[in-house]
Amino acid sequence: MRRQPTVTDVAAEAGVSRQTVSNVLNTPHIVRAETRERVEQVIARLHYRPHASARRLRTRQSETIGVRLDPVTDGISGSLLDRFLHALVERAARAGFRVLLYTAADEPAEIEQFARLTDGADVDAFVLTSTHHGDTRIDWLIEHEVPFVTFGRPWGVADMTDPEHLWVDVDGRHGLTLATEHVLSAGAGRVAFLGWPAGSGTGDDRRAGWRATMERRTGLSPAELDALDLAVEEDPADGSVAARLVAAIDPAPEAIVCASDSLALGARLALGDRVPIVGYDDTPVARALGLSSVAQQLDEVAEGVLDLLIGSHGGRAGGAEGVDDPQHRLVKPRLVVR
Amino acid sequence: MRRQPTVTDVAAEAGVSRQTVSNVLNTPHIVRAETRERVEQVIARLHYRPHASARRLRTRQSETIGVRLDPVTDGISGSLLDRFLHALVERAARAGFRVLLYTAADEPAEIEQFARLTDGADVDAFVLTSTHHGDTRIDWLIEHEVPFVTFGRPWGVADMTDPEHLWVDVDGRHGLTLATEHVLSAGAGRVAFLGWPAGSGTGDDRRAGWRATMERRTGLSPAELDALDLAVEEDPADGSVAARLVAAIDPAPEAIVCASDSLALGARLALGDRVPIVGYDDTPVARALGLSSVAQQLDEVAEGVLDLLIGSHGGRAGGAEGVDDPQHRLVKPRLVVR
DNA sequence: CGCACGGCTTTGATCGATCAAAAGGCGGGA
DNA sequence: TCCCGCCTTTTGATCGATCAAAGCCGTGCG
Repeated sequence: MRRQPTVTDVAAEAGVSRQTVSNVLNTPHIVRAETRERVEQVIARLHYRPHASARRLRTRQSETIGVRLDPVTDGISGSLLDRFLHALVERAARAGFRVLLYTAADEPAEIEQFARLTDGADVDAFVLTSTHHGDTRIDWLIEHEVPFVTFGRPWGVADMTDPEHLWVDVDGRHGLTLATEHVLSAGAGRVAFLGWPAGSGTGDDRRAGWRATMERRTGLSPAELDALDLAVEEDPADGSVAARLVAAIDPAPEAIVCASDSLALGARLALGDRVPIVGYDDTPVARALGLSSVAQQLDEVAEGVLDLLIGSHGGRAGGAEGVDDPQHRLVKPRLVVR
Repeated sequence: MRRQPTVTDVAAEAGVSRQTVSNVLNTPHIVRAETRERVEQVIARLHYRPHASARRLRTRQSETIGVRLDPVTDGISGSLLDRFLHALVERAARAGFRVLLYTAADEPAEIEQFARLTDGADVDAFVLTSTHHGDTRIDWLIEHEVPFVTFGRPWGVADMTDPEHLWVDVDGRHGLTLATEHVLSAGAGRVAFLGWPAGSGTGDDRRAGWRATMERRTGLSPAELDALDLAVEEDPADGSVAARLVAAIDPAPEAIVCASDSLALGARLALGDRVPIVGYDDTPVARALGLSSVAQQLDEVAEGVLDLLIGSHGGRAGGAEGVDDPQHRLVKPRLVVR
């Protein structure tokens, strides 16, 4: 493996100084056009590429984003993070950023990772994927002034609009509105909801989408809606049990919308295709079973995450123009009909 | 954010030189015990952590492994890579290695990434996950002396034992032997195989496991085995079609073993639980449907990959002792019975 | 008594880039 | 003519660590 050329080699070859080569790469506008072209040609000819570690040592920036890879969940939505990651890596690369993975068993361990990765200048920002109420990781990051963006809203009241906490999320409420509207338009009058127990921000948000749509479109009473609203744990087996309960309701609901594809799978296995079922997440399973499902637009989420991160951190742009709230993004999902 | 302490700070505080601090971290055995302890205490007290970029600049090693994140496949096995990645990141962390992701649309683009990542000393080894016959990436890596390990055997004849090409793979043949033995012991006499068209190394390997077991245990004629051997594309819909063909065979097979969970899912949807079906990969779908499936031991694969990589690259250990073939590892999968 | 040796520690240079500040060249105004 | 200021380029120092080689000190041996 031959020695890589350095700025000094390029400078000598082009008859300029090291700094000029550096300027051509980093601040081309201050270099005279003629000089710049000459240097660029030499760079191309020698296949020069700056040594990332040397640059990082000097600039104290790594242009690398840390993402935690969760232990694989047993749920069928396991590949969601995978899809998000892919989109993120791709977009990050376009902006000149790299993505570094890490794992951690629990929050203290993850905070230890934050410390390790930032001290060593391995990473200069983090993307957190599963946030929850009273997340200590967020406090640590804010306190240590480490840039970060979360995929997922903080569900605490005050946190939601905290300008120090940048977040991107998918509008689950809108997703269930779409799902519910869809089955209603297809002729269903009584649509049941299969979701998780109250208390999770995400679950409640999705439930609210179904409920508001039903109120608006059908005028069913609160008591009637309560009867159509089932809450079980995130598991296909529980979904099956709940689906059989739904089918036993009199008069029987004509469709079921679910908070996840796991639940939809359970419902589908219990009821077959007698009742239209809509899932959430558009996982490969939904695709394989031919179930309609609400698809999160992970590309857009990844784009939003990077906008916020680079805006806040690189000081460039400061978030896209024309956006009301430059610290937060709510992405609208779409319904995949099958 | 307060300035991080450096070796110089630690050295001054402990009353030793920079180099001694460095030695305590990198070659502790050459430092006198008393001195070492004193330095270690100062390190702990100041929360000193070496600056990774500075070290990399000097040592020309990044202790970082590059892994390509594939565009998400529509198959249900999508989360396989995810699981492997998780295991890899975890094991790598234990050995002091980081995992950096990248994407690439095609082989030339990936080779371009190799060049970029190695020139900048971002990465000093790669793990390739989907290799194929005549893979140009491998040639490039060997030619440029960049360490790498593939998850997946090279199926070319000469390549397989090439000492420059380190690989780890799962013994698919053994996996199908287990699956076939299992249904045979459970009483089935005629077991059909649902696999992919001949020509893919992986697919043929799995088929061979089924066929050899059937020959040994049932003594069916080659022609009879041919009749039980179906090849279709990797898609649940195709699996369903094939499963119906299987059911129409006279006399009807009493069980089906598949080359993937996708095919098993298709078979299950077509046939219900009348016929025992065994899948491959132990994906969440198999779990949700209650299908038995062959589970690749991704932890062991990740461990093998790191052994080979660190052995070859760091010069430490050079592969575990007592292993016949220090350049290659074949991991035995296990059957998850449901 | 002197010197070689081994164990441990220190010194000075270096990795490849960027920062901060100085220097050179040129045109315009006093 | 001289000086100022602007535009462009160069110079020297620096980021934080490790490498290579030298230095120190007590032992052992001729």
